[in-house]
Amino acid sequence: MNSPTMRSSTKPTGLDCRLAVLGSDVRLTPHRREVFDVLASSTDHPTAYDILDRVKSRSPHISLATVYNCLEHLTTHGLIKQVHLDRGQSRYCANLHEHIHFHCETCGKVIDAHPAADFDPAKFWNFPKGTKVTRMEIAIHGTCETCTAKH
Amino acid sequence: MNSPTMRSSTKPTGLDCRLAVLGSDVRLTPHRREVFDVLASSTDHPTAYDILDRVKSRSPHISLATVYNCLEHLTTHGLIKQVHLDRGQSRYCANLHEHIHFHCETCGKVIDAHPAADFDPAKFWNFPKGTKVTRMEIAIHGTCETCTAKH
DNA sequence: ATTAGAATTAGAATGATTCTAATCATAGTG
DNA sequence: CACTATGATTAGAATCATTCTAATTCTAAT
Repeated sequence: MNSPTMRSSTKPTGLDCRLAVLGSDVRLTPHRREVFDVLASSTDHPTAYDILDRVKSRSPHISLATVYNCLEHLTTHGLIKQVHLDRGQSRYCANLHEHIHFHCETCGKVIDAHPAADFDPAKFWNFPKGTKVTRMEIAIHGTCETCTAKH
Repeated sequence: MNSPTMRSSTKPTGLDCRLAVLGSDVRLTPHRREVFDVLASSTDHPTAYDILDRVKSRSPHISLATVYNCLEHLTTHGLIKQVHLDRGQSRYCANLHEHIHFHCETCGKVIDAHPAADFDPAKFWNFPKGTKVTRMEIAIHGTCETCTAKH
């Protein structure tokens, strides 16, 4: 679990709690924190609607627009990752380690898979000299071990 | 270029031209063939709208719905591939070789990259025993060599 | 010729996401 | 402590790609 550490340089009075992550400075309002907390305690890659449902148990008045705003904010500041599977609804995850997603086409579940230590994309796909890689999005589709076992 | 070979077992009278691809039997109507031809002669991963524009020069009355139908048909029969980049519009390509996509975030271009001969996904991401992989969708985002050179 | 089964069509419907405009809250300033 | 600028939040409208619907047309096999 990636729990960014609390910053003390700016006094955190009222809503102005901040997290220092990857060098950037993120202002965490109560809603943003709730959205982040929901995600940090989820391993199922929820959609914006899923997150809305879960956050509602603490903040019944939160709106879908706010959830989208929070997710956008958290994503652009590197606190969470947006996950895409084909053209389905965006999903989100708080696992910031380099990883890919396995999608079971039978039960629909999405699980993280972490690369071997020596994994280097440029080594396996010959990009022209000078190509700069900033981001990889890798989705593997198939049947998970549980569904395979069920035959 | 992958040009599936014409089949002669069923006499191809009128519209009933067929292509034998990967063991399945695909009926190619004129629209389907035009969509396929447009795609086979494109290397820029056009969207459904791009394809509509290009096919219109030959069939001015073709509709977007038909383009979508044709693309769907060709995709499910394995003649073309649907490409997803984040949640953007679906793109299509006729390159059936195992490959991934590089997306330049500066100029927007999408290029194919082919894996090294010894590439094996299961080797780099530790999936649980029994996991079956049927499909991989890999997108690498960054800056292409042209845009990098332009500084 | 007739018929059954597809293909094609225009336009409506859907569904995820983004935008808009208004309201509210906070932090910093005098 | 008021005041103000900035940003957060909201409901609902708008957008956009895609899918669906229902009607029409085409084709291939009787």
